[in-house]
Amino acid sequence: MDMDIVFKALADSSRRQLLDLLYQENGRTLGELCEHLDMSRQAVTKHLAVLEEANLVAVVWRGREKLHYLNPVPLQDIYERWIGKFERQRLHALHTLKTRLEEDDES
Amino acid sequence: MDMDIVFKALADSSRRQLLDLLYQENGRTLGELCEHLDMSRQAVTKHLAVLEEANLVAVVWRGREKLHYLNPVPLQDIYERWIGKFERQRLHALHTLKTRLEEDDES
DNA sequence: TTGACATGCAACCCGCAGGTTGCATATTGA
DNA sequence: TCAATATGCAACCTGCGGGTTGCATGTCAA
Repeated sequence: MDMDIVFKALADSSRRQLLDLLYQENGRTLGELCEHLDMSRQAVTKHLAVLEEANLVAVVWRGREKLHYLNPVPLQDIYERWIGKFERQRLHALHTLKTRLEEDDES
Repeated sequence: MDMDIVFKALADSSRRQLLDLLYQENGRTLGELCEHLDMSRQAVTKHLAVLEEANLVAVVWRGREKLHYLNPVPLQDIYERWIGKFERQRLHALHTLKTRLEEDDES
């Protein structure tokens, strides 16, 4: 799985805002999403294309309308394969620190 | 807290590789880190500056050597304030789905 | 003291991301 | 059938990210 496109997709605050909008209300249309961003419709389209590429957003056509749905699975992947690793390291460090302190306490 | 610089810092694969290197062995010097990347020392310096800016890496000088230490706290922040939110949504969706299926099962 | 070593600083180059504008296409509803 | 609506496509502009090179600075060791 290519984490890079997901990280790149998340790097832009407008795209994170789009994900947030879909989090608040899923299945929004392009026009609806545009109302919340201060840029042209085409710019929003490009951002959504990046999110689709990263598999963070899925699209369903209803007539002439394009409905956008949030897919949080890649976020889960990033956590499991990336953030979680460092997190476990941190917890281990905290545990080590705690143990050290207790040892110091005893001496 | 400014999540944006952290996301931006994570968006580059070379920088993620640097974090990985520090994860494997903390407190590495600039020269040591350079040995693992296929680019000039100055390029690595710039990447490390971005990571410092995002507070993902802390630096300690020892004589003429610059030691780099990993700080996973911003990663934890990103998870808690960002990924976790969507994750809870997903779990909730799964739970709803499960309940629906069980209801269908009963009918 | 001096040369080698580790790093910093600054200028520069270039591709591409993020934005725009203009026009085309397809669906809807009166 | 036709005008309004929702979106796509393509060309273009511009700033900046990621890289380079050249030289300066500070520290160590003989």
